[in-house]
Amino acid sequence: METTTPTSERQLSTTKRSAILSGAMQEFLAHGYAATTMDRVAAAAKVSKATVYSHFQDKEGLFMALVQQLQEKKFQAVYGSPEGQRLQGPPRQVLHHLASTMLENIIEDKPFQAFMRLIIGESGRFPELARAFSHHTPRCFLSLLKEYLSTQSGLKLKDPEAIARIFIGSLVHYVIFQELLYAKEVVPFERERMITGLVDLIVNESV
Amino acid sequence: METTTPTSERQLSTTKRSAILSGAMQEFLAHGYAATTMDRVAAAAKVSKATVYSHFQDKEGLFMALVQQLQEKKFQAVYGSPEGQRLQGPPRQVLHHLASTMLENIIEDKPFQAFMRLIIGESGRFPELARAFSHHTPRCFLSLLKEYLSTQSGLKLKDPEAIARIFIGSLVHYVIFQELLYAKEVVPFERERMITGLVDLIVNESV
DNA sequence: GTCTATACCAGGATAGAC
DNA sequence: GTCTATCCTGGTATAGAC
Repeated sequence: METTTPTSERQLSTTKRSAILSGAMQEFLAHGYAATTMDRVAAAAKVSKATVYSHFQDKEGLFMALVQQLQEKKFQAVYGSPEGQRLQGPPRQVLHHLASTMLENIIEDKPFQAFMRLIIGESGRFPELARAFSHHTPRCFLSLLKEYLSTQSGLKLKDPEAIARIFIGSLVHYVIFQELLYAKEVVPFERERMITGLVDLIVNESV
Repeated sequence: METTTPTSERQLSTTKRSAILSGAMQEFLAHGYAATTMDRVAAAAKVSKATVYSHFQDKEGLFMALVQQLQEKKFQAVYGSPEGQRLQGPPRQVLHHLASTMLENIIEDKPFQAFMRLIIGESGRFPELARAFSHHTPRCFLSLLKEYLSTQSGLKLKDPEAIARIFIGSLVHYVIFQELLYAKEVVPFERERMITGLVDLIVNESV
């Protein structure tokens, strides 16, 4: 029975589906969940509203599908990157480079910032999405760094995982405040100074 | 001309106004900006909708007034607290106590967490509110800590302000992830371990 | 599966009596 | 200043033709 379905139909269908998801991304990232209308999603996807509802159960289902897709994309983007393998080298360089890359990556990526706004803003109403986010997204960075720090016995770190969390946390907080909350316009703090301070604190050679 | 206004009228007016703000707080913190309806605000304040509109120009105006009020309240709550004065004593105790107090304060205060969700979530659509938040809220903690660290020459800190930002940032990030994004349910990390790791990192006596 | 057209409801904001 | 009643717009979701 399924053999009667021509390939063209299936392709058309998945094409529309991804068009809808693309339009949904645009709208949800720009206006948030509640302020996004299915009309505008349909318009952005150049599809009729009914088509949207034939692919997704309702607004909530579309939203969840979109967020899941964004998470997967970001996840594999990070995993596939040159950073995704393993860290090696002297601590000062490795940490400095990691911090620079992380900040650069996130600060340059405005859609991802909008995504962070969305996830945090809707975390009260969509706890499952928040849980999925906090489960996947920072995980790889964290374990990568934790593993590296554990091998650097020269640093004499009592609790490498705690240090890894402080490292990532400081940087993510820096992005949230300086970028998402516009602190860079009102209480500026140079990026390089933050990175250097952080690296110096961990690689404490007392030089 | 204003002398003809009896005190009772004025009092009634300000009473209603604060009732409206209280209802608005309940609704906006629970549902976010877009999903909050003026009907429910009026109902929560036990006032008619028209009364709400007689005190505030529109939904946006009410929202801004509410956020301003919340900021002022939190600001003076922190300033009036016993911590608000000055830090003194040995670094290990002072830092540990400060971190404990900060975390306890925020983690216990669910409305404030909802407020953080709201500010971050709406920062794209209400940049002025985000700017005001990042200008006021973490300011006192930051300068307090920065000043303290500057006096502790025994710690040999190259850049006390950077360290202060790392300190606050790690803790705020801890709250955002563990609490707001429910990481505590999926990737738990004990509060005390975080604090100890942070203090040990800064007070590096190599013991 | 996809479109057009529409049912149905709710939200923001206001008019007018008191 | 405050209420009741209402206007109008725009939202989600679906019915029915193709």
